[in-house]
Amino acid sequence: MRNTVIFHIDVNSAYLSWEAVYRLQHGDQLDLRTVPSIVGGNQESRHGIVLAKSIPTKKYGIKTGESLFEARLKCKDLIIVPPRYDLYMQASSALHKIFQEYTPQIQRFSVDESFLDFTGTHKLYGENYLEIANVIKDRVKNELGFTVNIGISNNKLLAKVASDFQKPDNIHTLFPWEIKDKMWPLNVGDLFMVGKSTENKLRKLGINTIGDLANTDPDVLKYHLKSHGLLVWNYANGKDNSEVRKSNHIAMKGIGNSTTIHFDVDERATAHKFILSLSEMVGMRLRASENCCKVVSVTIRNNQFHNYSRQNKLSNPIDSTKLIAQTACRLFDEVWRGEPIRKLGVHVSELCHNEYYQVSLFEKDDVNKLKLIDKAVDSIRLKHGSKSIVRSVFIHSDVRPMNGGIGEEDYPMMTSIL
DNA sequence: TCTGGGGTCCTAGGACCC
DNA sequence: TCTGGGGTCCTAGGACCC
Repeated sequence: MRNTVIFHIDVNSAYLSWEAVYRLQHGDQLDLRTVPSIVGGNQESRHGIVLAKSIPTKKYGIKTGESLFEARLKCKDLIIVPPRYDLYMQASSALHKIFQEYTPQIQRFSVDESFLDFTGTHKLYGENYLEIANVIKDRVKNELGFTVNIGISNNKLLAKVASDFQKPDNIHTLFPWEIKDKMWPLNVGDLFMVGKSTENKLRKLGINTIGDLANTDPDVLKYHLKSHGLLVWNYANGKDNSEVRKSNHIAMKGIGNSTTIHFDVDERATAHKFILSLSEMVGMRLRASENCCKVVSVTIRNNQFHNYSRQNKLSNPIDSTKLIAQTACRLFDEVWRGEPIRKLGVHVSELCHNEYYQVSLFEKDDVNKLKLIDKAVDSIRLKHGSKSIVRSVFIHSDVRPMNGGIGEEDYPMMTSIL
């Protein structure tokens, strides 16, 4: 039997730490990590939420994702700094480079979290995994200036739970024989995949700790929570057999782009412009992944914060920006209830490799011509930036020609590294 | 100007077919 | 003349993660 060993490595307060390190390196005296501080979005453009927080911020009850308005009420001396996504990409890449020196089996779970599989490396490193973890942790701290937590176990779930134990700059193990002491006393909401809704349901059943969950009859959980009940029951018992998958082997399931608009849109024509600008990025990423899509969907958030959507399966897979935008606009017209719009999104799914692309004889547009145009535009934008070539409809418009994501400027796309 | 953006997976209901 | 019912596909919405 294989002796599986998994590390889960998590950057402590990632965005905030990276911001703090950058500022220290550029002459700032204050280390943001030592004071109540957060990375926060832009309130003027209605992106004002907490993206990351320092550890001293926690005792004020400020939570990631809440509005800056609320965060300020909780702590009046709070330091708020804007995000710098290009910096975070660089930090993430530098971290990944260090990991690669220790094992090729790495799954980048997000910009600041990775699973490392050390199974079968005992001939290289011996069995002393704590020592390897210490070397990695200290190298990151000394060479890159920020700290990580490392969780060690023999599956991904337990490693991930372990890395969430006391922070920062710590290594924890959570092997099966430690579950009862280290994991079962925790609140059930601390378990991976137990969010707010699941936690509420579990508490109504009298399940308050992970241990309570582990010792509940799985049939009861299945009755109340369907398949998700069995999933979290397995997790509570430390059971997980998912593999560390090298990320570039994971097939992308869908590509989406959405944006909260800095004003409420109440005209169809304006909405269509935003949908086109969102489709530009979706189309470009779809083509870059060498895929076509079979499903296009549009999502609307109105000014009452109600979300609704409409999707369509297409008879022919597409990858052209124009066709994606056309479809999305048609769906928008079918579903929009006429109220002021806060946010719009375009999403494509059911991807298939574009070599299987079949041109319908009945399509109105000359698909091959569209393909050539998209290809030319993509290569110009790749070379000279996203603003180098712009659809004329945007010229005398306050709608940006490419919209959504983090693309305030020409930042690399978040997901392109994953 | 209180409430972002990128994903994955699951479920329920209706249409449709045999 | 009370009444089928399994299977698949499509769509809308929600829960969860970072």
